[in-house]
Amino acid sequence: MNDDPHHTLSATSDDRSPDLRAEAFQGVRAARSRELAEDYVELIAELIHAQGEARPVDIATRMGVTAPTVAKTLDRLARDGLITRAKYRSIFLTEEGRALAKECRHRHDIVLRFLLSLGLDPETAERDAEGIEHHVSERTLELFAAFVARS
Amino acid sequence: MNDDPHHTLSATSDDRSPDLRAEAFQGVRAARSRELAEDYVELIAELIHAQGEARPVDIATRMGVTAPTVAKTLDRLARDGLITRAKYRSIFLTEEGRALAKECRHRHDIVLRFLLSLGLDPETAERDAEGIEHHVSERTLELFAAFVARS
DNA sequence: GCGAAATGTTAGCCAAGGCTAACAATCTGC
DNA sequence: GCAGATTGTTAGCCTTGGCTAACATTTCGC
Ligand SMILES: [Mn+2]
Ligand SMILES: [Mn+2]
Ligand SMILES: [Mn+2]
Ligand SMILES: [Mn+2]
Repeated sequence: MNDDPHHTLSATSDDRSPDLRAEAFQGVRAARSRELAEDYVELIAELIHAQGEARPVDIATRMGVTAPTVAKTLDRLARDGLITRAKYRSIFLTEEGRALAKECRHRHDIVLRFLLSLGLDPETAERDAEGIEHHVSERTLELFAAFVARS
Repeated sequence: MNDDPHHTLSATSDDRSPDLRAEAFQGVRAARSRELAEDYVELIAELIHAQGEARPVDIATRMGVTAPTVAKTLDRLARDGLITRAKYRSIFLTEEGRALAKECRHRHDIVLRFLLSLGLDPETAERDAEGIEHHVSERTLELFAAFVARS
């Protein structure tokens, strides 16, 4: 099964042009640069929904980083127009931040449900989804959603 | 379809403990810190196989970064025992680097074939695989492989 | 075998994203 | 309503991974 009788079975070759490959890596780097903001706004939205407010201390606990790290990251998110922030007050999402959070939660959900549909245990599914979600194209997401719906 | 008649349909809740969630994010950060080394050794192995040697200029072209960026990254890989390197000479993998490259190529292949099996077009599959491969657990990889074999 | 082209290195800059130490503000319990 | 606990901020340090500019070495063409 999935034996390839002709040109050696491995999918290893990769005959794409150097430029095409470079574009792929550039895309991955771009996605990586968005990861942190995506996870933060998603978490902030969830905290606001569940606790009524998003406090830095709760973000720090759930992200597994220290409070100063959260503070600096929040400053960058504010600079980038995703949140608003006042000294010693809890965090609010901007319109843009809310839109991003919604999109991210949607992506996270689909990836998670897809992994669960495949038969993965819930804890591993959550862990893998947390990383994979940022690297799934729109087309792939649609295929994942279709698979979940079908199963 | 995928309507959940009881507790509101979203998979959004996420009732995991803060600590468990923190561990997931810490795992993702750890994976992210390995990404670059993985892509480099995989590419170096492939260049050695295809061209007979791995030259910085070819790495730079395919990674889509400048030559000094490659040089600095190669220095870190050498420091970490994955490659050996002499001034103005091409790059060699250490035993450890070769082992990592093999593992990464294997993972890359399975993720790629899985996405293709799902029905994704080859170019998008390559792009997504390049990012996803670093965030797939052993269990998930097995499920992907099983799906490829079954289809 | 020499000059030009290609390749590689070094220095130095920058932003992101981690951390600890020290301090400031707020909140809570009594 | 105050003391102590909790929470938040600031300053400063570090590594990673990008970049450009300048220079060094190697390779190629003839
Ligand atoms: Mn995530
Ligand atoms: Mn997420
Ligand atoms: Mn990759
Ligand atoms: Mn790869």
